[in-house]
Amino acid sequence: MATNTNGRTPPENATLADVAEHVGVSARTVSRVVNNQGGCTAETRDRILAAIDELGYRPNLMARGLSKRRSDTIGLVSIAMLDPFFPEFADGVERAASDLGRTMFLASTGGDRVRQLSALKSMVGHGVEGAIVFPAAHAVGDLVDFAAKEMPIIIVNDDVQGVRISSVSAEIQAGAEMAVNHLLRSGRKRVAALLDRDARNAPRPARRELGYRNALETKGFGPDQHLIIDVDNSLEGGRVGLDEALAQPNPPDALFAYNDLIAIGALQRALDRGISVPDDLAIVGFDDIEMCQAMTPMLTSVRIDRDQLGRVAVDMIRTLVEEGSVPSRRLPVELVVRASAP
Amino acid sequence: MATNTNGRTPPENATLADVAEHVGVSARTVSRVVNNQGGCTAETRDRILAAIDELGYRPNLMARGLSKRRSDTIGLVSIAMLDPFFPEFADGVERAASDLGRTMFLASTGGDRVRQLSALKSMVGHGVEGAIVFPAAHAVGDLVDFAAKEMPIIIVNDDVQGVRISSVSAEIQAGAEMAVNHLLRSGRKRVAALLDRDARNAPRPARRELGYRNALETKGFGPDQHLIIDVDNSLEGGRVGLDEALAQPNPPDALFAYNDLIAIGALQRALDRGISVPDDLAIVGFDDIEMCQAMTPMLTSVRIDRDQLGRVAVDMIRTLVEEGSVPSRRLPVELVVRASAP
DNA sequence: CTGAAAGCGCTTACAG
DNA sequence: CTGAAAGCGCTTACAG
Repeated sequence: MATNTNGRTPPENATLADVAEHVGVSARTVSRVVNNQGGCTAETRDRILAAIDELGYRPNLMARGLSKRRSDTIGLVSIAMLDPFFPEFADGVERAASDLGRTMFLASTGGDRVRQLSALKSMVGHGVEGAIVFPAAHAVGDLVDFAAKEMPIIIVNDDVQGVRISSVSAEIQAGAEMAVNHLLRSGRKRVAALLDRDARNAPRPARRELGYRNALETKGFGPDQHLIIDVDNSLEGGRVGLDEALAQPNPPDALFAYNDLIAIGALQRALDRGISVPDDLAIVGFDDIEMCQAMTPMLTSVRIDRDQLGRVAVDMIRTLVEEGSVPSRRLPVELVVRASAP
Repeated sequence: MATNTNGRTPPENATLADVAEHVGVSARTVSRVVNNQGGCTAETRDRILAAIDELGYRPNLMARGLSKRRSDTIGLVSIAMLDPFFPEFADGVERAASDLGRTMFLASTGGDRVRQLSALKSMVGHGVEGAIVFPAAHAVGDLVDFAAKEMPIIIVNDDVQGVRISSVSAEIQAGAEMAVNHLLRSGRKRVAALLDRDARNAPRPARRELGYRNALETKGFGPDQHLIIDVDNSLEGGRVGLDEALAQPNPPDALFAYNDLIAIGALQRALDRGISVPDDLAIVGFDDIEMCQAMTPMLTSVRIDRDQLGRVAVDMIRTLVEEGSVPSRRLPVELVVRASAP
């Protein structure tokens, strides 16, 4: 805040030129101290700093961005803010960005290609340094275009193969294997998977499905013993999935869910139906959202460090800007064993 | 995307001047059609549009912002993205903003005054049209300053009294009264409130506390029969609060919680301790997050339409920009009765 | 209906 | 260590 010893309100929107004039130096010099570029007497520097404070000078970031062709901002393009995965990830992005002095743009696409495109265009126009994006279905092509000629892009997702964009993700497949192995080792004989319908429709087999199948095969359960149920990515999807699983001729004694939301829906419906969890049915979720610990029984889940994922994404953007390329990264996951699948 | 009939990649970063030259008109005219300002032959217009497409022209929003002194963006400054209240609100803001052709900046302060200040400064620098902010504790003064001389601000919160900034909020106090009345009407004799410690420390008595006390007084329960327990705003806060409530000489048969997170924590701990909900203890939450419906028993809660709240906030920003002032608004809430407090 | 030109507030070679 | 000046890519009175 501007100190204001004489009671006048400070002039609004002082510019670099105003500061320069007030001190009696050129704008060049003021710009130097504002940007900490050194090369300036300590005394000049102090006088400029004092003037900045007195006039309440605050740089016009649009002007700076226009001349630097970059605005010290980064973009985050999500699919759904309501997905429980999102807030912690976004928080990691925001903090990492803010630590670098970057401000964050946020847009949500609902998985729609048109909205994704307009979000990206806007961000390019605003001179973002780079964008972190959860790709909308069937719209990775647009991302490739943007990444090629407009701005650095990091994809959050590892299901996109054969595409020349770096991505940050977690060891989803390994996590799925851990989960299923854990169920098998604890004596379960028939493990069903409740998978997100949309993710399953992706061009490439989703990682969770691969992990599920691998784990089963390794233990001698052939494809005829795999049971995959496609569900909506929601609590209700989990509920419906549970019903569908139990309607099978040979119903499962364990459930591996696409994420915690689905797992919680399934858990709830199981309890409603008087099924004992974990005695009659073990359940494992994915992500490890906080609500896993609010369930009775508490939900076993594969933990993704979403905060860390967000921070890494920002770091990758920076590397991409500085070096022109950056290797994709996959963070480890961790099986958190709780009462729903001990 | 630029159509590209001849196989050449379109030149990167075409400018208004490039388009103008390509068509053989002045930048002024191109600017007109880009901004739909009319006053231009349909034929000229079509040729310009074609050139824009061909050259892949996309306006430089920093340049536009610099000359208009406004960047067609709006800011959202939250306290915590991890608060379950946030995502749905932010989604409402984002959609409403996007419907108006605005892109959204997002910053999170953790309730810290310094971070709030730097978020606001950055947003001013980027020429946001206005900011929607969840005020950090004891930092409303900064908001008043910014609102007075920097940019339109809407506060999300109605606990800030006597301050010349418009706010958007919900009928919190009425909602609290509804909740407590409901408990009383259903025969409960002793209702405790689990309130957020931080909100209670606010300069003004929090709305939920007022509602709680009013409802009790109205039914003849004097202050000596009020039981308020300060807790952290978290699942764990709810758990600790439940224990503390039951440790009272005269333990409650009903709980009114500050929000669903706290209510869920309390519910969980109650079930853990073998207390029957709702038979021995009824519980009512606040906000009505989706997870209320995943509990067993499902949680009764006071619903705030957070999506709507976000949309209204954006609308208020627009009115504030256009008219110079806007009345504060308070949206209605609704008691959603479920099994935890039938 | 359209153009020439100034201006928005910075940064940045280029000089000195 | 510091300055004069061009340039970033738009918008917008002002003319015609």
